[in-house]
Amino acid sequence: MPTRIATWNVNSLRQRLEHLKAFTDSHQPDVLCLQETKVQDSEFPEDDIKSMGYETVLFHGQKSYNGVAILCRNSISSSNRKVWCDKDDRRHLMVTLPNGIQVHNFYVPSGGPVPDPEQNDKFAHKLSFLEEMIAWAAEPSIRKEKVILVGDLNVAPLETDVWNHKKLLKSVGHTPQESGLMARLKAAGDFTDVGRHFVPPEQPLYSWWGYRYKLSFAKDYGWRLDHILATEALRPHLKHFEVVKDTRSWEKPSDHVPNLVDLDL
DNA sequence: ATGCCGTATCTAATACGA
Repeated sequence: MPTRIATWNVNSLRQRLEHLKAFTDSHQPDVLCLQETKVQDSEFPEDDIKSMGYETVLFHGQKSYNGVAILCRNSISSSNRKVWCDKDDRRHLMVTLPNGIQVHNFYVPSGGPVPDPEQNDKFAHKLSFLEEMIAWAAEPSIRKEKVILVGDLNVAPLETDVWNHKKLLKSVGHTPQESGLMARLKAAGDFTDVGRHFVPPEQPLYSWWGYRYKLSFAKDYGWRLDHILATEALRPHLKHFEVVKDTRSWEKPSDHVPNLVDLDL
């Protein structure tokens, strides 16, 4: 039996419980990493999630913004979290599975509207966050181990990761500066970009369609902001990858859709 | 025209997303 690991920015967990139930029933991930849970830990709907078949439910959230969770079908060996950019803003959580795989769940800052760190503190924060991830990924305890990094990284690095490359080059999430940081992250951890391992870069691949323009999904004006990266030790074990695009057509959807990978371990 | 929405919060107007 392969191990199935999925990631989904749900844009409010409590608003998306029905969708979560439908997705877990249909796709049966063994490990599901969530971002933008937007719920403080004391309000986390732990019983609802356990009734979906998840024995181990870890969460690290706050009121209104950010927040991450990891749902595991079975037991785990350990879990941890790390503070990034000296901010206690609930953007990371990790578990070590009994088979030794580390699963790291990230919600990278979106970066605000203007791609200039001098004018926009949120963009400066995003750049610092990605720099910290690069330094972390280069540590032997990550690079040399069996590590899966997933989450909403808020960068669409390749030309075919956005619906209009030329038009969006100066938009936060697709600037050359951010794409360069993603390339450095990949190199630092010796990571395989799992999405692009299975879907060649010639082919458009998206995981997010904005709410603001009502026809964004109908017209396929998408971005690939959600990612799965796997270290070299796991590369031979990658068996299947999927973007579960149909969740975006459900009633009152998240603006992001799930990505999942199967590993034969 | 991703300027047009969705979610959360001190339930009213604002912050935030990317």
